[in-house]
Amino acid sequence: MDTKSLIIDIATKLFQQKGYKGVGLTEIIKACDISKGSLYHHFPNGKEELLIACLQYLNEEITNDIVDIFNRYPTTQEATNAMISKLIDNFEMEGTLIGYTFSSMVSEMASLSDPVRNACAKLYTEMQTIYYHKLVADGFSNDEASSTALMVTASIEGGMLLCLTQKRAEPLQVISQVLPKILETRRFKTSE
Amino acid sequence: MDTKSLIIDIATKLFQQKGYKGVGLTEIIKACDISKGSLYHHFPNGKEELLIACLQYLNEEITNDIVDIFNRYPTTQEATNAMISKLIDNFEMEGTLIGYTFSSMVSEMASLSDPVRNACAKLYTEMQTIYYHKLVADGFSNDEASSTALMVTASIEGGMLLCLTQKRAEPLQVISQVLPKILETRRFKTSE
DNA sequence: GTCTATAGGCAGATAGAC
DNA sequence: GTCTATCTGCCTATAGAC
Repeated sequence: MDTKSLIIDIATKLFQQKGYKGVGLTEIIKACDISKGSLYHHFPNGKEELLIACLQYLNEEITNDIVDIFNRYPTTQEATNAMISKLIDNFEMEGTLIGYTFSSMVSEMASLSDPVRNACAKLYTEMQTIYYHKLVADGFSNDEASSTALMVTASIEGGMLLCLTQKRAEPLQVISQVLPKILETRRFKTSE
Repeated sequence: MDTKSLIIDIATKLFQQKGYKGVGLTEIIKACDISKGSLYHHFPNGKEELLIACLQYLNEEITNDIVDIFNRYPTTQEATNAMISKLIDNFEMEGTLIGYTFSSMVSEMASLSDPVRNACAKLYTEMQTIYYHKLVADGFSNDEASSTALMVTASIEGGMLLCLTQKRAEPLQVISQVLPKILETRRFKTSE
């Protein structure tokens, strides 16, 4: 792996765990085992440029991952269940929620930097778009699919915050159980 | 208002807007028009002690406010609607979501400080308890009330993050429209 | 492309006068 | 209880050798 990719990979995890301001460049270069000069060679505009690169990288990682899961399950309900299960497994193994969250970057930087805010907005939008298409395929109207996709995104993001405060995966498990109430297709199923 | 209350009041707003690491002590004392020595007289253990005091203050403010709203409306559905409306009004007037959110403190500090994490956890728990009791009064079973209260908390918290990234109040409006799907009393329960 | 060395500023925190 | 002055250390960022 080339140095630039290595920096992005490690910095992304650190930013997710500790937030943007919570991670210093010194910590990043130590974790990468490189020098400060090397970092600034790849990101001449400094830390914020690195953060945006991380958010773009995260965007691809997350959307690829979700698309992959959504292709493997017939309905949105089953797909979101599988997705949350994966999040929980990750949380219980790693101890941190480095999966699909970037809430620390949002809440810290949204009011301070428009480029960062826009990168975060784009990521949320792409996640919702995936949910949206699956919901339309499930038989939802466009309006209902759109609002439901937003609700899924918000509740999972909020659920991650609850998991972080409690150091337990239970909140996400509960959300996984409640989500079917809004994901149930509003038409009669042909089987059963 | 005494100096200590003034510091807590102003620091709380700043922490909510910019996050814990995003606000310096210098910024706080300038906004309060006091000196650093005065701040350290009231909070001898420094910034983290101040943050926890802010979270406790926020706890009282938020729970009082929510209890007040919940007493004025007959059902959970109407009460949450009114609560979200108030959040949105605040957001559109002030430009920032300093209402019931402290997500920046959670996501920044949860992995770094247990006292802070616990203060945040307590706040979330108290909010959910208010929802829980109202839902039980609505006729929900204890289990359903508990999981629904968690879902309401998570979706509103996540909705605020979406509002912050988009600089628009629409996400919270949509959530307000979708929430009835899980808040409808199941008194005309359909067999599954 | 990677390194070392360092600049310049601001962070949180402290000491002691009044 | 509030002030000014100051300390130490970390922060981002830069310069220039190899």
